[in-house]
Amino acid sequence: MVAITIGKLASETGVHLETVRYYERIGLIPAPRRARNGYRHYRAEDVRRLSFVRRARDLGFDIEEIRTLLALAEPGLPSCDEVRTLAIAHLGDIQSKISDLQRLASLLTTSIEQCRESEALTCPVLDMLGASAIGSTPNP
Amino acid sequence: MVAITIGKLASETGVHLETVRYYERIGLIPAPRRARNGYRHYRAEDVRRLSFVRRARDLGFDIEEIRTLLALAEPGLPSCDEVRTLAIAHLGDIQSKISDLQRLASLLTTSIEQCRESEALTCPVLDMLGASAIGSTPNP
DNA sequence: GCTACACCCCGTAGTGGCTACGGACTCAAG
DNA sequence: CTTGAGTCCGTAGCCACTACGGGGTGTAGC
Repeated sequence: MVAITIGKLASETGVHLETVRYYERIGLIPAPRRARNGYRHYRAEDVRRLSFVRRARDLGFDIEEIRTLLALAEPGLPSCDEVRTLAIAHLGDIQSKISDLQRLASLLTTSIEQCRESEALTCPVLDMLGASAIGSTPNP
Repeated sequence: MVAITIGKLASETGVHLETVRYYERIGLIPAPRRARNGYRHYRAEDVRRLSFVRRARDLGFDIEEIRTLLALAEPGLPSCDEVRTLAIAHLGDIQSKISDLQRLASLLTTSIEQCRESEALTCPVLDMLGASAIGSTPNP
């Protein structure tokens, strides 16, 4: 059985070394065996689990959601429905974030374009933010 | 000159009361005058400034960016170019966030649809996350 | 054996942008 | 005079890390 150290695990999974210890501390990944010198020793299974965590984080799942996913991923569970439900909820979050950001982007785009076109006294971007009066009546 | 208390300011701008005090602490908004009883007293100018901050936060500008925007919004400055530059950079951030999220959404959508279609042994969502082997070799 | 250097150990503190808590006051209405 | 709402302040908590400091360990070259 080949065992690797935390640094190797970190570089293989792309998870920051200190983040690995953090995940262990919060119980997201199990505490591994230790060598005689106290070093953590990980195995292939740990690499797989941490890669799973990392991909889920990349997809924007938060730690608690990942805890649930990991539990549902235990073998022999009829979990697909639950996983699907979680994924759909998460997808909803993502989609509303997307439309929020799209509204922001178009607002900003409009203001920036007005900037290019107009030689007005006030800046259209600041105008959108309601800045026209900022500083006009300084605090006494 | 009409003066309002912090609670009124908070409800008028939609900024949480404790957040107003936080903004004062970090110097994003100026410390207002105090009444004899120690209560903060705000004026129309403060409402405008805080509304500006709030709109900028809603647009996703971070505190340091807002500090810059506020400085650029001081009257009499030839600031439009700088504001535009900042806004364009911020727009770039937003757009890359949008495309990140869109990639995630389509990944998730694909997996979820496979879930609906297939009666496979493994869950497509978990498969995408590489979970097929999770728990298969439990730690000793 | 000695030195240099990378790697690992641990606990703790800092990040951003708030939000909550607790105990003390002030104020207006009934 | 009591009640309830509003305000004061400092501090601690939130999330998901990331960094720091001071030590121990492993390995390679000389």
